[in-house]
Amino acid sequence: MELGSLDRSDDRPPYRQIADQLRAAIDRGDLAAGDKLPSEAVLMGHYEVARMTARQAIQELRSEGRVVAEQGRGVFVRLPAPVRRLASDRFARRHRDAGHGAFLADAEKAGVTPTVDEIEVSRKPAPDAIRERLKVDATDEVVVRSRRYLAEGVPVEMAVSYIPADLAEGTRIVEADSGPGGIYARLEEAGHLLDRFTEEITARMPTADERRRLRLGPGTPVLTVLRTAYDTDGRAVEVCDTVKAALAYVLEYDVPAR
Amino acid sequence: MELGSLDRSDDRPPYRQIADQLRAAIDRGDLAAGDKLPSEAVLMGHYEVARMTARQAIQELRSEGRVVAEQGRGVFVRLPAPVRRLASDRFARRHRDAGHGAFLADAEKAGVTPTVDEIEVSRKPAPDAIRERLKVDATDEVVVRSRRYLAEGVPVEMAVSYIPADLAEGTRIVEADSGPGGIYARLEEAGHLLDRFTEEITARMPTADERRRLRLGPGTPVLTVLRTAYDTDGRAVEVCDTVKAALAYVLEYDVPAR
DNA sequence: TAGTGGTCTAGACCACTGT
DNA sequence: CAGTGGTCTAGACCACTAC
Repeated sequence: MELGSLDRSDDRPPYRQIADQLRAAIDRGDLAAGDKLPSEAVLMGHYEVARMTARQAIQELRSEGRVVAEQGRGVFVRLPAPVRRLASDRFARRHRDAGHGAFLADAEKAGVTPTVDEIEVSRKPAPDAIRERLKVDATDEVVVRSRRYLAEGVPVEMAVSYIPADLAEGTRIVEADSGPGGIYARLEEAGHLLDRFTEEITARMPTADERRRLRLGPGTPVLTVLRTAYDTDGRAVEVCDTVKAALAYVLEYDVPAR
Repeated sequence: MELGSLDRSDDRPPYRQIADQLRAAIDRGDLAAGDKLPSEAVLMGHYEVARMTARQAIQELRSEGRVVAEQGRGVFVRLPAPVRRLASDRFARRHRDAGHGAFLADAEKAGVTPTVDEIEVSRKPAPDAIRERLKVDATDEVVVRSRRYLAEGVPVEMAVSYIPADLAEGTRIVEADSGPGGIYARLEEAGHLLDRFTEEITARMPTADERRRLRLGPGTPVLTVLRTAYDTDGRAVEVCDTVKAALAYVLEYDVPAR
């Protein structure tokens, strides 16, 4: 590939000029997804800069999430992640009836092998944000179900569900395997017919723990979805806090114009 | 604040240990939002490392978006951004009737001063992603309306609307000021009563241009919303591509359980 | 003026990858 | 083994901020 040259009279520092040139090469398609960038040694020689300057240019692109460094191999233009489109009706009852939770149903429809691991069930007081939404008191305990979802063995999402203890007791919700159709199926069996959900979407950079458990590289944000489920009496029966690898998802919603 | 010490037998490199200790101090609340981190000189002295090692630790936190560096002043724990909650009914007709576009109505309700600038209107062939959604041919032109939204003078969102040329012609949609109620009011006046929208949500790191125009620091992702508006005949009459500073928004959706 | 972060140099040793 | 990126040192000069 063609590299430009440094302009010492440019107000941008050298590392920025190099980063800009590499970024432009990617945008032009001169460097395609999966292509290897010029090595640090090549950049040092071509631009006549010290190694740290070449590294800093590459660091820019890494923290923008545009390239991925692999030790001993090189730096590569990031490959587009396989994207999962999540429709807003993914928790509709008709999907549940088939005996699958939303993630499993979705993944199988898309032809990828879904896995769930790191399942943990506990009982504890609810955090503030959950208390507000479930309308429970500070003294009330909730059942907390935590798990991680993988597609083709790649972790893509972590989820924590909070269910008021009085609703979960005596059902398989408190067991590691919540049974066919998942939590929502159990709640409906217990007489809490689901009426609607609200979802609150945000995006941010991941915490250290999220980076590790979702195997996220630098420069990759997460999407969070905080879903509250209401039964036909208008009672909030579950809050589910999910953290997804942002590059692996598109969320779709259908909104009436009234 | 209390700093720990390095463990040379730890498998994590020194810069990582320092970053982890600073991150933990923030999580503990030992360093609160707005607080100044120990300077590079202090970190060098305390941990007995070279300057680049101290800098690398801070660089970690910067690219995670947890701290912000200000030349000549120091490095500070990022302040929480003022968050705008966007309800899924924000484009409902009843909000439009008041004579305001969604952004203006929203901002005024929240008590912040809204501004719109960088308004550009042009006519060109539609990009592929837009063509698919508007169901127009490659040869058809669309009217492209581009603008930037600011809250209290701070840029928070950029938006580009695409309207089939035959719908926009002869209306104020092709003028810089599209008039009271915005594009949607003009479309409904022209007989295209809006029925529903679909919104497709993604998150990613910003491009160089987006970083500049939204004044985004390192470690701050963007939320994108691709909204398609359908009239009561089921025809797609507009696609709006928005890029928002992710930390400034929560998107809310209401979903029926069917 | 002193303190801060921003940029750069010229080396060094290490761990990992592929041949 | 050579080539690659990962980490680190010990300096240097600069631009900006606050006093």
